[in-house]
Amino acid sequence: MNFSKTTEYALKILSYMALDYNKLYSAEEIFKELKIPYRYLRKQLTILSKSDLIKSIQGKFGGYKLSKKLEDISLLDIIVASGDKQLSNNCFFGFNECAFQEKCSFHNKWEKVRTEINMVLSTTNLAELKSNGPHGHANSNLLLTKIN
Amino acid sequence: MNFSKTTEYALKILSYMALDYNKLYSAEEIFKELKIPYRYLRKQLTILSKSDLIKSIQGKFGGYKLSKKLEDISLLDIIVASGDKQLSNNCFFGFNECAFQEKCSFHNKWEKVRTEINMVLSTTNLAELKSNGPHGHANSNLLLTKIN
DNA sequence: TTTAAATAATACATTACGGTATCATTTAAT
DNA sequence: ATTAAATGATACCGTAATGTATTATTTAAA
Repeated sequence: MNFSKTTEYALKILSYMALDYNKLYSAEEIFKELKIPYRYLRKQLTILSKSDLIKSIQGKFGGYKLSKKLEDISLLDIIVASGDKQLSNNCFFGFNECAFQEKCSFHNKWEKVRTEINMVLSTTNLAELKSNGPHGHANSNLLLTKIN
Repeated sequence: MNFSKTTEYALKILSYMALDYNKLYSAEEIFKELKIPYRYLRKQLTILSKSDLIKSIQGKFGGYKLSKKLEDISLLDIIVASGDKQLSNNCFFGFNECAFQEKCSFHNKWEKVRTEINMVLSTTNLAELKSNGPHGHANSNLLLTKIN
């Protein structure tokens, strides 16, 4: 019951890039901030820049920047872009196919939970993530503080 | 966002065994029902029978049976017995450590979802799973029908 | 006591994921 | 043109999860 490392990384990367919408972030900077293994990060950034969430700019002084407004990037978007495909199943526990011929009684109950998860993920966007300070206090300061 | 294969199998196995509390199920029968790869199933059954959820009886006409009442086996019990450890994390997305120094604003929001998942899993037991028919109609007939 | 039918233990094989290494390409500044 | 600093492509490696194979052990029945 968890996201994959790769999805985790994607969420962290995009959350970090949300700090400054217009900024061009280099892999180097993101690495220093988030401590994601550098080469893996590079690979992930390349993959992510093939989605419509971020774009890469090559060459000297290149980097990555968000390609949509913060309000238009939901957490679900990020999860999908990262390659986690496990949110759209329809069996009770998220199984690819229900273990049983007839949908079991728990199916509906669990489906409700899954629906709620999807709801939270699809309605929470980077703007919201950024606009509220730590512990839910609105507009305090940036939630994503430097680690380094 | 999913359970591991192993956890999935455990849930299926126990759900199936809930059909008849007293019955001794052979690995062969479970295999025919659930189509879990036979040798992997065998291994898993051995592991599960070291938990307090099911017990094995060796020798000819041996097999596996539940060792607790249906009401006393929650889905969370099964998940834990199967080895999935990913339910007790405390960061916003279930990360082992929060990506950021200060807990982010989403932390609380997501924590609520996680709490609910845990709630559903820990309060739903095999008896409940069995007592309600397909699609939520109580006491229709068994939800777990033969595939074979 | 031998046999048959079941589980137990253990080792091995395969696959997917996370991570690393190398070289190629792009682009701005000189 | 050359160089420097960035990303892109690709191949490889390590480990854990999944799956398979083999042999040992247990137990009831004949």
